[in-house]
Amino acid sequence: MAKTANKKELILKSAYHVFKEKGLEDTRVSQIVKEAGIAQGTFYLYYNSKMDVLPDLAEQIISNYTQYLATYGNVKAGLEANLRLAIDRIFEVNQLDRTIPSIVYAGITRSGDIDKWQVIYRPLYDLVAKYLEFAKENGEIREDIDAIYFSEFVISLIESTARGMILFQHSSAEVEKYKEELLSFTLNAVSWEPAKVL
Amino acid sequence: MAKTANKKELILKSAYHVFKEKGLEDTRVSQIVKEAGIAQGTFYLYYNSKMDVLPDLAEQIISNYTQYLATYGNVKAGLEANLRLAIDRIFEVNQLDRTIPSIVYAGITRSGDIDKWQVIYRPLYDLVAKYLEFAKENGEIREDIDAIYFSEFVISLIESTARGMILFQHSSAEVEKYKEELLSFTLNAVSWEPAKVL
Amino acid sequence: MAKTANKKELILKSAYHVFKEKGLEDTRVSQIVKEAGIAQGTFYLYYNSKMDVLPDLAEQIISNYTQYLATYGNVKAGLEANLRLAIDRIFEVNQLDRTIPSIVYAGITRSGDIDKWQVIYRPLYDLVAKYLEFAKENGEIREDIDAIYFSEFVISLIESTARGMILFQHSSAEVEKYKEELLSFTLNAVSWEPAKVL
Amino acid sequence: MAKTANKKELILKSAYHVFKEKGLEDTRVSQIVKEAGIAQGTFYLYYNSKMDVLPDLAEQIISNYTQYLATYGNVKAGLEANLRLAIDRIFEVNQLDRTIPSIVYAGITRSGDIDKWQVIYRPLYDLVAKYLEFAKENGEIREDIDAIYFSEFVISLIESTARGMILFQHSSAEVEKYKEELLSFTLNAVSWEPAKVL
DNA sequence: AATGAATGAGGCTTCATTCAT
DNA sequence: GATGAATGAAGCCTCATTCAT
Repeated sequence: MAKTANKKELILKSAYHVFKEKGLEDTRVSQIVKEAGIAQGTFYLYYNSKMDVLPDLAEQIISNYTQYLATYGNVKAGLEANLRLAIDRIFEVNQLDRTIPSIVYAGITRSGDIDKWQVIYRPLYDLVAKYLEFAKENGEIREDIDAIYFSEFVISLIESTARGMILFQHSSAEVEKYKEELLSFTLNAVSWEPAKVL
Repeated sequence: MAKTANKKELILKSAYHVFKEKGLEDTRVSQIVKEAGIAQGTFYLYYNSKMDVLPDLAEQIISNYTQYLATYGNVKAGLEANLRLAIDRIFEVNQLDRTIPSIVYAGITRSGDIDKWQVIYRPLYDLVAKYLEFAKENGEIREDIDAIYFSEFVISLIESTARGMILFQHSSAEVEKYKEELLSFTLNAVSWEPAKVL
Repeated sequence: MAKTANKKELILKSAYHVFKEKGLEDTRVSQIVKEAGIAQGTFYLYYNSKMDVLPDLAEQIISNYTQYLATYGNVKAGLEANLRLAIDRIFEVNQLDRTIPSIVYAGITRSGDIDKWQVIYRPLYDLVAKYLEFAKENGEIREDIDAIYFSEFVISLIESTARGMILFQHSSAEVEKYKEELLSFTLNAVSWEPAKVL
Repeated sequence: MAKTANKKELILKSAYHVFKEKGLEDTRVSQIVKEAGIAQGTFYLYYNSKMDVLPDLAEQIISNYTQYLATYGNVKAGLEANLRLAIDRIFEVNQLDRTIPSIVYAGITRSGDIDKWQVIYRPLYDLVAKYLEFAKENGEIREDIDAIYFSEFVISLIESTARGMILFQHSSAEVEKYKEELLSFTLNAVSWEPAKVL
């Protein structure tokens, strides 16, 4: 049992590394097993194809966001602070590994079990929703917003914008500008009155 | 020349159909040429690979949005009306063909020429920016927003939310609810004060 | 010992079932052990390969013929009666399981020990030879036939004809007709004068 | 077209050679194409697997029997002479290539199109039936035999006996003895009175 | 004796790509 | 430009077999 978990762990770690190195298409199962130090056949005990690994990888990435925010965020610090944290983290992770958008995107698309994705994103959505709810109670933002929907919008927007930074190869300065504007856009979407960012 | 254009057109039409049918990964050049009624070799006179077709396909999809809005939208009708139009259209197209997000996404990702994508999305961004600018002048929305950035955010958000509708298989009623909340979120991001939607 | 015999019995039963289900080529050791409810490695304690099971299976099939004839046949009932019994039985068994010819054929072909097959078929040949000898003594058939050879011919002919019934998918009525003609052919091969069948 | 036929011909010739050399199981597609001097992929333009070649090979073998008998046989020479010819030929061919029974057997078994086999064997059956009919008219054999059925029995019996010679590894002398007894058995099955063979 | 996770050789098969017509 | 039979590199994936427990 312990050994089994170990093998799967090895595959995931290696697969992530190779995907990052080679990209989704140019990754070979043979490379994954080589780096994992296991036999070719062993791979197929756990996954049916290289693409089959993506959902598990995406799960790690998304839950990592949640864990990060749960660790370094603080609901009492106010919405803006926590949004900054989320934006910084998601942008940072995406900058460090350009294949992350593809992994997450393809991972979601391929997962046969739709509910699985709800489960994966749920904690992250819920965390952001909690920020929103607290801010509502606190009078920081409007009371009439629906935290359930808005939390999804916020995450989606951060992720797609971060992805765009890579696709369109923006410079560091531009990236910072985007982050500010993104924060501004998001805060204003929920504020009582025009939010002053910066 | 006329014949050449015809062949390329046949390839695009067929490729789109096969991608829709089989998905990106399981589409074969042999299937594309078979449906197009042309020879295997002919394909390579126009494209280097099946993935090479994606940028052209994505261009059609995105510019179709622009054309639609240019045709049925009206800057003077106000931001809300035009946003509704954009949301409805993008949601509708995505509902009709579930592979559209993948085509656009993969198209962007694989395009060697990043600038090309700027070119493709530029008209759409500019159109939305124009709506924003007009609304600013009109006093409908705040004057301090940056239309350049916000137009990207708006399009990104609509596209990613529309994609989520498919991935997470929401019901028709849920989809409508999402559209309303999305409109609310977006309008509030730019409004002087809490926007009353619905 | 009892347990060992039990395992081997499980393998044989399961192998027969899977062969019947999947055919010789598409049968996997993994399927056999799965149905037998034993471990993968256990299989190799008794057989070296899936094909190695065939001789044992074929032995069961052929000796089953012998046992059946020994049980329900009666040398004193005359050659014709016993031939009818043999034909009916072999046809019946082949109709019930279409893979029997292949199991027996492949079993013979692959068996490293040729003599083993002589041993397997010997009792059946001898039984038929006994019928022939008795019929000779009885004056039912010619005295100059060689029971050793003719018994082989009779069995071969019944088996190959029964197999043909499956391969060429004859109807029930046709099968009955073949059985009559086969009996006629065989009886005439040994009779003093034209045998009247039916 | 001519080239296509040529490739298929090359595959058949090479496949036959490799099957003869290595046996059915140990034959590799890679060996077939190597000997045929064609590319690996070319094989799959004509057949889906090595086993897929068997029906075509079996067809050649069976029709070769027919052609041989049509060429060297003579209906007027009497049944016995022609039966000797058939027995000699079939035994000879089987002795020269021990995989022939397997090729024919597996070929029949695998052919999806049952009618195809009727077509393949039909000319051979018809030829033997013609011998029988002529012998009937000639008074050489009984009038009441059904040539349609008996011709099948005769061919089946010769083939299965010839196959047994290989399987049970009989000596040359034994083979000759079998041939005589087989002729005797067959002739008696159709004669007016006990046939004197030898 | 029994287990079953792990192995890894190597044949299978695809399918983008070519090029003579 | 158009064709499509032929190519063959190379990655997939199976599955018999092992062996530490």
